[in-house]
Amino acid sequence: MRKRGLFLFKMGKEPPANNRQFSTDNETMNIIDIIQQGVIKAVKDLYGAEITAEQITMNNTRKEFEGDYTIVVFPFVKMARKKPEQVGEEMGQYLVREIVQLEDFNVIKGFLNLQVADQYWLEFLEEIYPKDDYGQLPPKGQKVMVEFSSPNTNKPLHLGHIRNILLGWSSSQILEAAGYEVVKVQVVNDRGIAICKSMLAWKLFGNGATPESTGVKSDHFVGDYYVLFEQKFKEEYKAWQKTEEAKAIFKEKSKEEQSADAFFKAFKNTYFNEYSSLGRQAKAMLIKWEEGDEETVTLWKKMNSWVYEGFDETYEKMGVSFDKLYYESETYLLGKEVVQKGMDKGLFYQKDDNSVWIDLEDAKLDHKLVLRSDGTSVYITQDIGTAMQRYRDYGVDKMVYVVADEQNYHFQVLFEIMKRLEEPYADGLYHLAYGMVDLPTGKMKSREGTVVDADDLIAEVVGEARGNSGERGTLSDLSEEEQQDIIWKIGMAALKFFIIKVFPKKRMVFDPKESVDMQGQTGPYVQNAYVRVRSVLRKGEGMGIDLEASKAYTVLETQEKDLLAQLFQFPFLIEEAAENYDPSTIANFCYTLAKSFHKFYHDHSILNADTEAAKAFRIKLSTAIAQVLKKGMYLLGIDMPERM
RNA sequence: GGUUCCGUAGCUUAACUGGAUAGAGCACCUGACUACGGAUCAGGAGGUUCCAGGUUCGAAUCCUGGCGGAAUCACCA
Repeated sequence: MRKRGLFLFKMGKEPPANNRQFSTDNETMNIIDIIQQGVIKAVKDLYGAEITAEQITMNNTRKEFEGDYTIVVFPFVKMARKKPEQVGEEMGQYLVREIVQLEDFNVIKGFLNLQVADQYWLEFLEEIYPKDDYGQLPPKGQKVMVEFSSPNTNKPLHLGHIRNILLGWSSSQILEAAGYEVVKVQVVNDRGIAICKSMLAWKLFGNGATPESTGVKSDHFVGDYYVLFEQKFKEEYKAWQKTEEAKAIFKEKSKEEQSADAFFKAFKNTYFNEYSSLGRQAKAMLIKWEEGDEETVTLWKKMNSWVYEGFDETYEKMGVSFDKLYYESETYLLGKEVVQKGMDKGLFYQKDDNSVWIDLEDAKLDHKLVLRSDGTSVYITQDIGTAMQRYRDYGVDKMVYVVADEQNYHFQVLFEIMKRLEEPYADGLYHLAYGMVDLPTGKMKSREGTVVDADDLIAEVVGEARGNSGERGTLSDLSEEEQQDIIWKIGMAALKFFIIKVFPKKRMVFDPKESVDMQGQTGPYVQNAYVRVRSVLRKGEGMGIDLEASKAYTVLETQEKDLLAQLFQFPFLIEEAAENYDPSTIANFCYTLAKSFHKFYHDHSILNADTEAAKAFRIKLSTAIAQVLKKGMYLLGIDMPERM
């Protein structure tokens, strides 16, 4: 974070000839650094105190005041032993005298508002407007792995997965823009009792049906059998409750005053494991699978391949992809060798029944089992093994796990163990936890049929976009195919933006009605700003405007300055979003920029500006805005249409 | 009960990490192009930032204690 020195102090009153006061290489001398360095020097020269950049509070000046950047002077009043207003006045004079890029200042209470010279902004625009990759940061030479989606293969993707996928994807994009090399992976939970339920139900009740024969999307097809299993199991359980055996058990095991309903609700798992015919069969299937029984494995492969086919389709619709898939069926035995390593180091200890544990009490994390008494690994052991496997595969510096916040404890434990094992990437582990998605009607529950299916939701928003577009009729001269493409982009923008704009950690309420909104703080609103620019530029091309004329434009409108200051912020925001793993920052930035542009567009004419210079300048400004909007939305996984 | 996260307008949310009069969108009311695209713009109304203390020039933000919600504390994954 420390900045190099070398900032431009005034030699004479005129700026240096051919002044390139900043460049885009690593040694960028940006206005924020310049001012900060200036403040440090001012405090030293004026008050003889040494301060660091961290002690300076510098904000964008609020709209209601004159200026671009504001220094809060309160921290310096003690050093100066003067009144805040006086300190502000002195520092303002000093800074404007010493820094060529500042042209004026004012002081209000303890706030020093600095005005950056228009010349600086004009040069900044000259620099960025031809570059369509503005915002891309130089390579950091570090590799980061992002794990997201991680579905089970017994049912289709739902709204919860959508939030996960969007967060994972946009974080990946942002990390890449921040200069990391990114590896996108998902863990596929393709084994276990759940998938056996689907398999069993298909075997018992499927009569050889296939997705092809029924025309059902293949992951939904498999999911339907999972639901069917639960249904049949429920029926079986209900019938059993009337048997003598059940009555005897109720008599023997129920607590005083406990109703039969309450008892049997609590007894469900035991029933599944010990009494149920379906339960027994499902468990037998799991054991057969683990033994590698050919028939079972073949069926497993077939059903999984159906699910993958369906997932791929959904992923493609969402515009996401992965570099590598880790299958749980291949990793669930991993991690056992680690246990030996941990025992040797004295990290793990063994109980009399042969189970292996780690004591994390000094990290307030209690004791944790890492190996069952039968010697098999548990969830956390797999994750330890998988992390090591990934390091062997890619040699990454950081790993990000995009997983719902219900697993916070799990990852705390995992990371603590990795640290104690002294894995080289242990400090680069991060759990990107996000809150569950609720519906206005309450929590989503698959068993109660209140989940929002991913494919249904996508179809709904795109349908909404289609209706909207039809009413406007702005696309009627395009081919059917082009129209569909644009409508798709609009619908997906609405959905994606609606979810990403919310801070990840916050539990969110998802109102399907609001998610299809296309007005106000939405994806389509941002797209519209972009489309407006494109439309203006198309029109402008035929007008023979000489872009060189912008050199004669020397006095900026307030709104123009404000827009440039926002563009200036973009790379810093990317860095910040990458550091915090927070894509919502970028979404809010895009919205604010689009809003400012809409207002500018409304208040000032671009192609009919008073002078040729203004026209040229505003075309360049608009071009730069469009590029940043496009790049910003690209980081969120949102495509921009050229028209809408 | 322990730990972690969250609490801001009726609803969905922001606030540059402690700064100025807490900023938007939706919904509600009113207005704006014979002009570069009205998926836009402007105005109105809507707030004890869950409560109480504390820290200081200054608190939605930090600390303490409550209240409310969520998650987790399995030889499940």
